[in-house]
Amino acid sequence: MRNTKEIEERWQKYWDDNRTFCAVEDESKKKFYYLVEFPYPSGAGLHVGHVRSYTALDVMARKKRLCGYNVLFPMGWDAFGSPAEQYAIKNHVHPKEAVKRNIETFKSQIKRLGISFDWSREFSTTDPEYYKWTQWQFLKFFEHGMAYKAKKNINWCPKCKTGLSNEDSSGGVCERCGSSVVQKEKEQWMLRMSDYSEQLLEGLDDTEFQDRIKTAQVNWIGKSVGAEVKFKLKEVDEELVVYTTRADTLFGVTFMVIAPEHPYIDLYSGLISNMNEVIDYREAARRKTEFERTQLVKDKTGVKLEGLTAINPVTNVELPIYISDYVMMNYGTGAIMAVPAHDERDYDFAIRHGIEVVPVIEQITGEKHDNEKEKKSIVAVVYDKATDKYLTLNWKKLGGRLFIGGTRRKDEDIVSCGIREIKEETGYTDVTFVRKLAPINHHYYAYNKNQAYSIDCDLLYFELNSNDSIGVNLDDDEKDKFTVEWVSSDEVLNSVKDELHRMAFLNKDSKAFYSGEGKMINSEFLNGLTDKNESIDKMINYLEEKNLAKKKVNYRLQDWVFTRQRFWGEPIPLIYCDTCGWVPVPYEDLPVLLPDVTEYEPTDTGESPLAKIESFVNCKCPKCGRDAKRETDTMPNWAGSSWYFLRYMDPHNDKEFVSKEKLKYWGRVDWYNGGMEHATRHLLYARFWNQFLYNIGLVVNKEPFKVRVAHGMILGEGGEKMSKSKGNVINPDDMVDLYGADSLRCYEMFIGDYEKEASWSEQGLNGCRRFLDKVIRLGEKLNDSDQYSSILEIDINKTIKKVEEDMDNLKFNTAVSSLMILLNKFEKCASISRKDYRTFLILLNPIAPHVTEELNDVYELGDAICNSSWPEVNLEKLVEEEKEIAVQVNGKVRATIKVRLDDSDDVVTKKAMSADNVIKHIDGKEIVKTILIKGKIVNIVVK
RNA sequence: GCGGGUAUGGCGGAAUUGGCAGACGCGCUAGACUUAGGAUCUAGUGUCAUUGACGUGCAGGUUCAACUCCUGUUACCCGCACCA
Repeated sequence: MRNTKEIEERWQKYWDDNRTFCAVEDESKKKFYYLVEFPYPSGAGLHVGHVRSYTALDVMARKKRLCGYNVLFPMGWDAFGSPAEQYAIKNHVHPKEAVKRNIETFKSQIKRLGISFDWSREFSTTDPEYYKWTQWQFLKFFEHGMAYKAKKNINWCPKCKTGLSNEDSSGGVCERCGSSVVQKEKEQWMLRMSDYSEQLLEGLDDTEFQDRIKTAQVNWIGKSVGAEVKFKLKEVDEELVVYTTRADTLFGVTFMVIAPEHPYIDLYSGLISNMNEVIDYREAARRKTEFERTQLVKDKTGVKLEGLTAINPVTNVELPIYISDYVMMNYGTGAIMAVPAHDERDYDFAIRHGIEVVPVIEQITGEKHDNEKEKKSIVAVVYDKATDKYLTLNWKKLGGRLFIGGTRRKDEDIVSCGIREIKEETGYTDVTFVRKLAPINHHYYAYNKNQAYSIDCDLLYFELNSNDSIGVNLDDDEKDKFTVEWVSSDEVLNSVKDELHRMAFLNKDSKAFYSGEGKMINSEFLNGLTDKNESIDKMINYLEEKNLAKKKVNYRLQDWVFTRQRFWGEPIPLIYCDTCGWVPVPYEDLPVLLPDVTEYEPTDTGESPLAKIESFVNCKCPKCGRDAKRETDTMPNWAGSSWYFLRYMDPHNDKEFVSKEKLKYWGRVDWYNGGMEHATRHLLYARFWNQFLYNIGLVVNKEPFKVRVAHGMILGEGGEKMSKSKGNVINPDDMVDLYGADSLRCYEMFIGDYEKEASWSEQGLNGCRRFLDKVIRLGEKLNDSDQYSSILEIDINKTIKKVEEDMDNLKFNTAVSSLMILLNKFEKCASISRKDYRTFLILLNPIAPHVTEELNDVYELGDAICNSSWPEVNLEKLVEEEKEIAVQVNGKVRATIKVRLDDSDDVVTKKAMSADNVIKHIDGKEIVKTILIKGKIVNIVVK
């Protein structure tokens, strides 16, 4: 027997020499396209996480081939991007050199694992033959009006003088140098991805993505259904249009907020008397870093526009207008109607700026009854700072401990009502009103009065100033029913049981806004409604009739910022001519190549380093022939990866990006695996790109991917993320050297649920090596038979079925486990047949391809496994004649019995009743019933 | 805050979808074979106590039967984050 290394090299060479995994279009065979995200070939080399996902897809691909499919399983490189650029600037080489080296490393590492990629289709996104077509497709976007230029803020590091992606500037700090990131405005090419929002949403129905991935996409697209409502301005004949999903709260609007960038500010600057203040605020907001805008969200700053007032369309009440950076110009209309009683952000802003809070929805509590009497009432909590106690009434058996409560008189003010009730019931006169909580619609039944009530109740909070008291002043018959008691907070929690009163206490420190559903109040024609959607519809219909609103759908999804100010990306194939404007580079002149220079320092202006390379920039206008300049920005990393799956179908085509015939044969990707971190951006970009190509007739499927699954991360031994700084990074090469590629593959499949993260354990890896060693030793006990051993036949058939199902359903861990179980059974036999062994080796082959081919070859069991087929399950051999089932008494297992397949229910019951331990537990008791689930369990219920 | 996920022995993880919880592997214990063992083989291994009881984050519920279904709750992880 050769050693592991020799075995691996031998079979890797065999597969290469025989082009075993090269996919050839073949109409007679059913195709299957497996795709795993191609890596960014970083200098760090392959990670054990790559091994996990590549092996998983390899297992499925190898198995599918054994099942007779024509499998396309390609690999390539996503090699544009800043690490290569940084490296190149530092070492004064062209990034393509660094990329070339890294690819070589990655490729040799992957090849050592024996992954069955079709290397004949390999390419890199940085190959001019590839990015020529990326540029070609960009021009299609441009031609169809899908690309446009717009001013956009970018994350800018003033020290590195470079634009940063959001990932490289997380926390508001430059990933590389640690200085604060600022926003810099820059003209950028944009792709109209938001036009595709609805199509991208609907297209998901035509996919079988994992639910968590679908959900991520749905949330990212962020569809919201609402309405645009017009608010007239008082000072000019103009309207302020806002977007809202809560038209039902329109009666609760107490102010308006517009984004600092809102055009009305400049448009009506003549009317705004505090324009200086407004401009200062706007500038401050602009200077805020991404970090400040997203992290310091609590602080609702803003400035009132003096001299500009809006009118509430349903109440005609005048509303102040503020500017604040909590309203974004790029969503909705850049203006909102603020309803502080029902929105936390509006509430925070209102409190900070002393604006009125008008509740229009009451939370509903208690239990509804028929024939309810309606009342307005209050509950007042009085707190004494001096003693740290709360004022309560102890109603004893009549209602337990409560706070002060009472009915509000007609036209009586809420706070006055509270003060009056406190005085009447407890005698205290010197109290200060502190705050009002969100009102409640409470339902209850008063047994003493035999009456059901629905009360609109305001919850009030007072503080006691002094013990001034006029004494309790009540009728004699009320007087003795309760006693006035001051109690501690703990005592309140212990003894105040009434839902409403308890709520008044528990919520006393929380914000007085309510964003849930409830009963409409203060809203004229909506009053009394309790269904949110009904209220919204009624309001929108009312406004639509008066032409004051229209239904509107909004999406969170934004257009795609398609330019980067970098050297190492696909040049954007456009030329600017003073006469003709933006002119596309003619198709026959593609690709626009990156210049072969090794020096390109970043610019001070935020332009791409390409801007300093004159030979690149200066050119002639393709239209008029005059002097012109090239666009110097390059495409983002996401560009090349947005269509690479199409190129694999026809990677060497120099006439088209992919031919129609190849597209028709390979169709779409049947199974796409990638990280959860790409479940939104990459996956959405690629779907958008493909949908666009479909809409202009260049591809045949609207949705590019059928199934999408995501693997879990591999963590370090301690359960933390692997990282250089923690020093817990495992190099796959070392593991292959120490344990062999098959052991590593087997271990990574066995490590746990494929979709969940898992911690690395070298002992676990060693366990898989032991398993493979046992498989090898099994060869020593072969007999001459070419049939399954009769005592193993059922187990073998069960295992075929199990492994088959598991491999198709990403359950690699249990597939390995069931093979281990079968091996344990083999080991208990004195000898095993050649067929037993060969079947086992084929089942194990997708996971451990080298050693299984070798054993199959050494013992001359048959054709090379890669040229063989998957064993068939003999369904008849799956059914066991005799089975052990459990017998329970009152749900507790007391015995197991052996039952035969043809035993009748009576026979089984009898067997169950006669088991020793069962007799012990049912003896002398009455048998209530017996539950018998065929082939599974018997449960005897006794009393 | 919103969305998604997870919780099972000393550890990684199983459980045919409501039917014997802890498969399989690691680790550990004892023994065998060995000059030797970080090799291999055999036996054992959820917890507690003597027949038995308890046990799937926590508290309830449904059921003959719950890791699995329902209600509530806690902790942790991930994604998005002022989206009106």
